[in-house]
Amino acid sequence: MAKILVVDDEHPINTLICKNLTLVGHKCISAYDGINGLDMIKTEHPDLVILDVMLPGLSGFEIMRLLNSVPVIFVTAKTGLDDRLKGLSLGADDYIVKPFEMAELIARVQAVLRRTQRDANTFSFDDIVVDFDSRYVFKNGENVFLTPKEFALLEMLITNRNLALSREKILERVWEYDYAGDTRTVDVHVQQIRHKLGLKDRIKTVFKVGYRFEV
Amino acid sequence: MAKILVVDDEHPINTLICKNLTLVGHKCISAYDGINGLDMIKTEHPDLVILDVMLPGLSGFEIMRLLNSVPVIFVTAKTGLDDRLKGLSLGADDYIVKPFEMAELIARVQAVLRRTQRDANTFSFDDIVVDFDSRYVFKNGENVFLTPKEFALLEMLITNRNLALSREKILERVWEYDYAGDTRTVDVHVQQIRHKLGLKDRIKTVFKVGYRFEV
DNA sequence: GGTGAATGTTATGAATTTGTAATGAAAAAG
DNA sequence: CTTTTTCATTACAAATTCATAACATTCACC
Repeated sequence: MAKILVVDDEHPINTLICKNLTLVGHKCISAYDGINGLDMIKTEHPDLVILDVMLPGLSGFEIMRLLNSVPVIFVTAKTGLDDRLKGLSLGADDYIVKPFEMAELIARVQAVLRRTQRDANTFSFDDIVVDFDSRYVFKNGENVFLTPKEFALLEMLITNRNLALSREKILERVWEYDYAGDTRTVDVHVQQIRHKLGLKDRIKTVFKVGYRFEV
Repeated sequence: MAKILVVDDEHPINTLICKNLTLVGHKCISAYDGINGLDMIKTEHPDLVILDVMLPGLSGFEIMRLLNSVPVIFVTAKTGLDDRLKGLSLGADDYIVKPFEMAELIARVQAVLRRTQRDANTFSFDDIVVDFDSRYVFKNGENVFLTPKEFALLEMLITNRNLALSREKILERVWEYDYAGDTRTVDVHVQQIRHKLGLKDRIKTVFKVGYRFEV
C-alpha cells in the first residue's frame, strides 16, 4: 500500500482517481490547486504524486521544478509532444494524456511504484543512508550502529523533517505517549545521534522549544 | 517432474487441472481451501503452486502475502486489471483468467518451472551450502542436521536476508500465522541455528526488534 | 560583558532484553 | 504401545540500553 497524492483542480476527476486507487489498496489524498499540492507534498511525504499540468496557483511544471525526489506521474489534456518532453525532462516518472482509461492510469501507477519501491525503503542526505527495512544506517559507506531509541528518534526526525519539534512531542511519539520522565532525556539522545552521524548542523537546536532536522 | 500444489475450491476444476498436469509428467497434490493450502505449502514444499484467488478461509492474496519463495501461478474468475496487478505486485510468477484453455495453463506451468528450476535451488555463503530441494545443509562439506523448525527458520532468514525481522513476523511466517506462543521461542531456535552452523556474526540480533541475517 | 536559564557532555547503575542450558510435554517414528 | 525426536517453556546468566545526575558550555537578555 502506498500513499498517493492526486493534484487536480477538477473535483470529479480527482475523486474518481482517488476512488480507483483506494480500490487497488492505496491510501489516497487530494489537493485541488498547485499551492496546496506543493504544501501537502512537503508535509505528507506521499510515495507518489499524480499531477495535473493545468492548475490554478502553481502549474504542474512549476511544482515539479521545486521537488526533489518524489515520483511523479503527469496528467495533461494537451497532446503536444513538447509538453510531454518538458514533463519527462523535468524528471517525471511517467506521463498520461486526458482522456485516459482508469485501468491504464492504475497500471502506470503500479509500474512506477514497483520501480521505486523495489529500491529499498531508504532516506539519504549528505553522506548518510538510512535504511528502514534493514535498520541499517550508513555514513560514508560505513555501517553506524544506532540503538533502538536512537533509530526511532532519527526516524521521527526524518519523517517530520524541516519542522520544529518540541521535546514533549518527541517524547510522546518516540517514547510512550504518556511517558512521565524528564525531557532532558531527549537532549541526551539527540546529542548521541549528532555525535554518531556528525549531524551538528543538520539537527538544529530550536532554543526553548526543541529540535528541527533540516534537509 | 515437479511437485505441484493446486489450491481451488471447485473440485471438478481442481481435479481436471491435476489430471492434466499428471499427464504431462508432474506429481500433483490438491487443497480445497486457503487454510489447507497454506498448510500443504508448508508441509509438502511443492515446486509450484496454482492458486485460485477466490477461496474459502484465506483468499489467494492473503496466502501469497504469507509466502516466501514458492513460485505461484494465480487463477481468477475476475477479469479486472486491478486483480491482475495486485497478484503480480505481490510476487506471482504468472496469472491466468478463468475460463482458460488447459493447454494454456500447462504451457505457463512449464514456462514457470523452466524459469525457476534452471537456477539450482541452493544458497551458499562462507563454508555453508543450503539445498532447498533435498533440505540438506552442509558445513565444510559435512552434512549438518537441522530439525524442521530450524530449517524453516533458516529458509526464512535466507529469503529475507539483510532485513531486520521482528519476532512477530518470524512467528507469523515460520510458525502458524496465528500462533499464540511466546516470542522467546524464536530466540531459542535462532541460538540453535547459530550453534549448529557457527553463525554468530551472520545472524545478528537487532535489539528490541528481532534478528537479521547478514550476507 | 554579566547573569540566569537552557542546552551540551560524560559517566554510572538499574532495568530491560537476550543468551544459554535444562526439563518435560507433545508429536512422530518404530 | 514404546521409544525417539522435536520443541515450548522456564530459570538463571550475560549483555545492552537508557534515564538520570552532575558538571560544562552556550544563549538570550539586560
